[in-house]
Amino acid sequence: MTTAAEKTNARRSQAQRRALTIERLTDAVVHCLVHLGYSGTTTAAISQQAGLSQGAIFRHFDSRQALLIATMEVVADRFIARYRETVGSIRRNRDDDIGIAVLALRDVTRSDDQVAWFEVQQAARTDDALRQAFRPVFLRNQKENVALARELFPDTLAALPFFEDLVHMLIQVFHGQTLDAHLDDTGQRDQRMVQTLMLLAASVMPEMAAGSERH
Amino acid sequence: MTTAAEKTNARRSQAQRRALTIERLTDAVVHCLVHLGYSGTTTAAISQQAGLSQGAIFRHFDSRQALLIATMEVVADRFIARYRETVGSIRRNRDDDIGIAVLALRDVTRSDDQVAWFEVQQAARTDDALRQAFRPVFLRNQKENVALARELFPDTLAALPFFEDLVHMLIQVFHGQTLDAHLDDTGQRDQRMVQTLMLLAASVMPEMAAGSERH
DNA sequence: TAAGATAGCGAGCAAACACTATCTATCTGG
DNA sequence: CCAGATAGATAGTGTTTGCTCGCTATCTTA
Repeated sequence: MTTAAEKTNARRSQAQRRALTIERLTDAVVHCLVHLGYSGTTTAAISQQAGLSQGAIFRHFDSRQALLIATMEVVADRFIARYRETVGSIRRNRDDDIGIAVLALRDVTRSDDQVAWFEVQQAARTDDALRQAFRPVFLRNQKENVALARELFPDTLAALPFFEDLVHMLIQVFHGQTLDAHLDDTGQRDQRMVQTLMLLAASVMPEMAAGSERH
Repeated sequence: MTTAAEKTNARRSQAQRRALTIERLTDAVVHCLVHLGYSGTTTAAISQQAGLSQGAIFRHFDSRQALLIATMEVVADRFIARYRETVGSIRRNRDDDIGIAVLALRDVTRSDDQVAWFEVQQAARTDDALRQAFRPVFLRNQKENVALARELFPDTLAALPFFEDLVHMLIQVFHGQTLDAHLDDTGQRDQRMVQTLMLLAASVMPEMAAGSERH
């Protein structure tokens, strides 16, 4: 019937029931955003995916938009956790390898959470109320992205004055690549993209450091 | 009432009436995609923007999706024209200035046509029928983007083996920047972005550094 | 264990959706 | 100038939208 978690709600405290249901709903929202897109993420689709009735949604959230924003907050929280994880495993394996850092950032950008995130961000461009509610979550995430990157990338790169912009551009490229990949199936564009990026970063880093001091 | 072109349809041949109406509709679609987003681009919004009845849409197009795809084809055609124009004016003013080339590509990426284009591309990710219809238009446009860039950028850069990927990444960055700008209003990120890009390009191609550093 | 609070269901609401049927006005070809 | 074709408006169609409401089941508190 539904693919949602089959955890039963029987014999639970109210607080547990509530938390579990909200978790089911936010998970369902991410799933719908990834597989059906923003306009396909209807209350019907969400509730079906969560294995709940449509009415259940409005017991916990005032509106569909409130559920979307709440989901984005959960997603933003998960980003941090996954970031810490990624940074840890990289630091343990190799040190100061820019290639691994780039790949890690790409993988994070490709996760369901990030895809769902971009769907909402795009919708927020033309939906005033959504944009207003999404902005604080967005700005927080942006800061955390940079903070992660500072840990992830070698200090020589992270020290550059425009490092922050560089990080945002990297994420933008990966997002764009995720979008393009659905329409352009001329294989390996993906791998070439990463190679090109690494080539760029590696061969350019010292010169950029030198060049930036002049500004 | 509506902001559409006020050209009257009176005293026109059927062919002229038809062409004019279709033009009004496609223009209205672009306007709606830019200002209302994909899910806001309904038949009601389109027809109102075009100053026509909803029924008029279906006299010329089998479905809403068919109108969207037809609009994307018109938009793709306009891209070429604008490209040629841009290339011409640049070649006339200054030669081989990588900074101006980057700025030109950014401006094109920011046009209403491109914003509308990205709205459809995003929707196509999760709408199978739309994706199938959009793919050929998308691939054609991708080729033309690269072709333009080959004329726009200095030959030394265009000759690089990964130049094509570089162009796509540039466009992806500009698109991402357009999206982010709506939520992040910490000014000048935009200008810094371009400066950083030019710095990057300059170091990738040392022989051009002298030309671009003058800015 | 009784009484109130909370969770969840499912029928149903008005509005909005893409699309169609019917009608009039205009244009076209003979 | 007149019959057939086309353009566009009007008023619908059934379906889907986000959301409400009344109901039952379960949990909490005393």
